[in-house]
Amino acid sequence: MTQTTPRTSPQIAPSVGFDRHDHSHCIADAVQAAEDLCAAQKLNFTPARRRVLEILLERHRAMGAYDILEILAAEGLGAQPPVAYRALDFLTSHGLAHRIERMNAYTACAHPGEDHVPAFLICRLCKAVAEAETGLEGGRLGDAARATGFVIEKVVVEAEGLCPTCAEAEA
Amino acid sequence: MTQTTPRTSPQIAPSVGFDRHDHSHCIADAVQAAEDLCAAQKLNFTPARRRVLEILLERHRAMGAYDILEILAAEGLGAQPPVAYRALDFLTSHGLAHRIERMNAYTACAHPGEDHVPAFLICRLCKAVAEAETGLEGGRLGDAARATGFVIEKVVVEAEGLCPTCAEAEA
DNA sequence: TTATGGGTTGATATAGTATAACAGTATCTG
DNA sequence: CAGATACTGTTATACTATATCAACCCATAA
Repeated sequence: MTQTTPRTSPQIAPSVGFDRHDHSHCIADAVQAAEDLCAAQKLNFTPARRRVLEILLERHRAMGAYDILEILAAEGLGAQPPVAYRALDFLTSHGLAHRIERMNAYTACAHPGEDHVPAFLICRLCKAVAEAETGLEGGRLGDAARATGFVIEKVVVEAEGLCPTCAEAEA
Repeated sequence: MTQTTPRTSPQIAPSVGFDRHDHSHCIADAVQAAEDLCAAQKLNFTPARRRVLEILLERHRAMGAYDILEILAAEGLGAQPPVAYRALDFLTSHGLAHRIERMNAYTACAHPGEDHVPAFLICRLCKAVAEAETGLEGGRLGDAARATGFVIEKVVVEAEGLCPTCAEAEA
């Protein structure tokens, strides 16, 4: 069985930030930043981990673990699910990538090393994803938690809607 | 094969609101509210849909689709995944239940018919879930979206942490 | 040097979550 | 009655994720 199913993208997603920019060296920058971060924290930035981060940066969109795995397999870096999941676990647990819960997908972090509360804007048509900031949800969520005695450790914020391009096309 | 796997709950989850209350008639109230809402909108509140809502209300916790299915099957209401997923689709799309993305789980809505932006407080130990309010994320997320031209249609907010009970036990 | 241990990788198997597709049934309505 | 619509029953399959165990690498200490 040759697996020809189209696993992703009804339409092709544009860039993550909804803006065009010179993408060529922002990959290199991000990889360098990851490298520095790993060196500083004595983390093992192995080829598989590095390559997965590169893939996320290159595609610059949210990708499923199996999309990534397909690429890794084509490059001879491993063909079994754990290969992808292990690398993604590493990247997400060290703040180099994020998991988008709504999509079961992963994306490179736009602000590695900054210890932030990311919020994602997800286009329901083209699946493009932008990473924004929420400022720690200090507001009503924090109040609600405090009122009940709940201790917040991590917050996920994901908004679904239409990116500028698709919103225009829709109109 | 008799399927004895324990699919859920390392520990048993207490109530959703992290507070004790007379739960006996809040189920009846909620079902009645759902009934009214469906009548008003000419929706078909079928036995399966009603029963799934009741199950969510009775257990008063986030449940996986297969947990629900197990109960439906035991009651002779259907044993195939679509049975549960169809009912859950109906309930979630009409605001009677919510999906908790982080957990691949579902929970009855605490404020049906109010068109709100729910925020969930999820205990990572006992898996209890409380539904709070965010007030539409008017803040930084809205700003970010407006700045980029993104049109928000739906927002998911999920916080993971420790509920009062588990936080205390932890200390 | 060898032993030990921690962390990583390779590989197989399986678990858990969700949907496609199609046939059947009920109900409404023209 | 015919046709449309919506729901249910059922089979099959797709997609997402993890458990497990063996092998390997390499740093460090006996």
